[in-house]
Amino acid sequence: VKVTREQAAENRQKLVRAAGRLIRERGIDGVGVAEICAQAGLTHGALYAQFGSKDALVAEALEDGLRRGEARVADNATRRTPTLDDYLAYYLSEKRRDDLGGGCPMAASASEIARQGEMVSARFGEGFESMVETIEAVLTVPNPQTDKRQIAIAISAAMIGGLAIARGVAKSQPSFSAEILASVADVVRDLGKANNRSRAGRKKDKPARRE
Amino acid sequence: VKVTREQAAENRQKLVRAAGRLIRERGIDGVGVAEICAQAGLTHGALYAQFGSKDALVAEALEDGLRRGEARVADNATRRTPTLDDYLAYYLSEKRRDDLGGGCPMAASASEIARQGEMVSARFGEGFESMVETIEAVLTVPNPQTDKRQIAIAISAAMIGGLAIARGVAKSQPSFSAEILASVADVVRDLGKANNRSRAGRKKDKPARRE
DNA sequence: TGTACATCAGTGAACGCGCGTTCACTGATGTAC
DNA sequence: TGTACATCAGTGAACGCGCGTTCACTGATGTAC
Repeated sequence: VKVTREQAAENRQKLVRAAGRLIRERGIDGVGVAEICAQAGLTHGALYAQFGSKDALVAEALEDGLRRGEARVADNATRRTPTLDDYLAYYLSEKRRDDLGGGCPMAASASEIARQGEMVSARFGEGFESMVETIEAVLTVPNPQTDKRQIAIAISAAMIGGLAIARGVAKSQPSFSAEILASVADVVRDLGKANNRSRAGRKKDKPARRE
Repeated sequence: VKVTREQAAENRQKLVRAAGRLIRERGIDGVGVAEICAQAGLTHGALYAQFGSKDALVAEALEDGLRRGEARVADNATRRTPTLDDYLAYYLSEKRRDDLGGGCPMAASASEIARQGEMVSARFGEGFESMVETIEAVLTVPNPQTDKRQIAIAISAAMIGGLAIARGVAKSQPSFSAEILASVADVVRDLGKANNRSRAGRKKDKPARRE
């Protein structure tokens, strides 16, 4: 049953979106081609006509998720230039932590990428590089000699790691999970504004810990 | 074929060790009970006699991996008190990054934990709490008012996230991977020593970037 | 514009395979006497 | 210390099921004339 070129392109996109969402929710190994295709309203044969293999679909779904994430960040701040605080409030919120299917593909799959092929690894690397550049651009460290790129890499790692860990403990220790989100955001915020004043003495926003 | 109590305990440990290694290498969903049991030199029936389910074995393997990781850290510094630098050099090294099976269970499985049951989530939470306390104990921030726990959480998140990400890009962009390890270590080292001197102006140890 | 037909996106049955788990059974261990 | 036997760790066949992928086929699309 041949379909129009537009319909074919639409079907391809449906597959990519369904794959992205399901992979973020259940992991690359945790979701099968049958379910992805069913959610896209197609049979599995369509997947092989479009992508040739599950691996290729995974790589494209990862790329699409990253691209959409960037677009979402850009949209959220059309009126003014977004700040590091904006990113932190958005990325490290409890709402976002609990929305596995809608979130950042890197936080959702970080530890699974090392076991995938080079195609997936490459898309992941491009996504991380893009995040680092975005973070680097909003750092307000005063001295131009400061290595903003290094700081942006560490901040990105802390954000991705923090979100993944907060998700991991959410089921058993919800308030510890909230403490992790708040602590990472707080320390990163400070790191992004690193200046001549001492960090010492700061004690704002400490989340309560009651487990 | 009943075996001695010691033999049974030894077999149990073999299963836990094999499960831990294989899970770190290939992911929780990426390894089956048949392979775990084969590596332990047993049949899959033995697994169910000992643990009742794969999930219970996964939780115990996670716990064992974390306990062994802590013991290893303690052993590495019998002569003197380990410093944050010791941990960073150990945790964020390329050698360690490339040893998937032997490394930290949290970095190996961070993003998979959110999809597991409460038993696994709880073990993961305890492991992270333990890491945070270990890091907090070696922070040398001078002012006692500084919230060391918050910093320790952010540092732990950056270490785990950084290692997972460095592993993810290693296959496609090896020098970017090395840059990530070095950058996280560098920024975290500085953060652990946060004092009244400005961060600005620092520019040591920047790894070359050639992709 | 109308007709003929090659293209190819998508269908659905089938492939071999490994998954996690169950279960009747085995037979050495370790206890009770 | 010697004997009888209940225990139970481990075996191996079997369970239903879903996995990723292949492949002969369909039939509307879109092109060539």
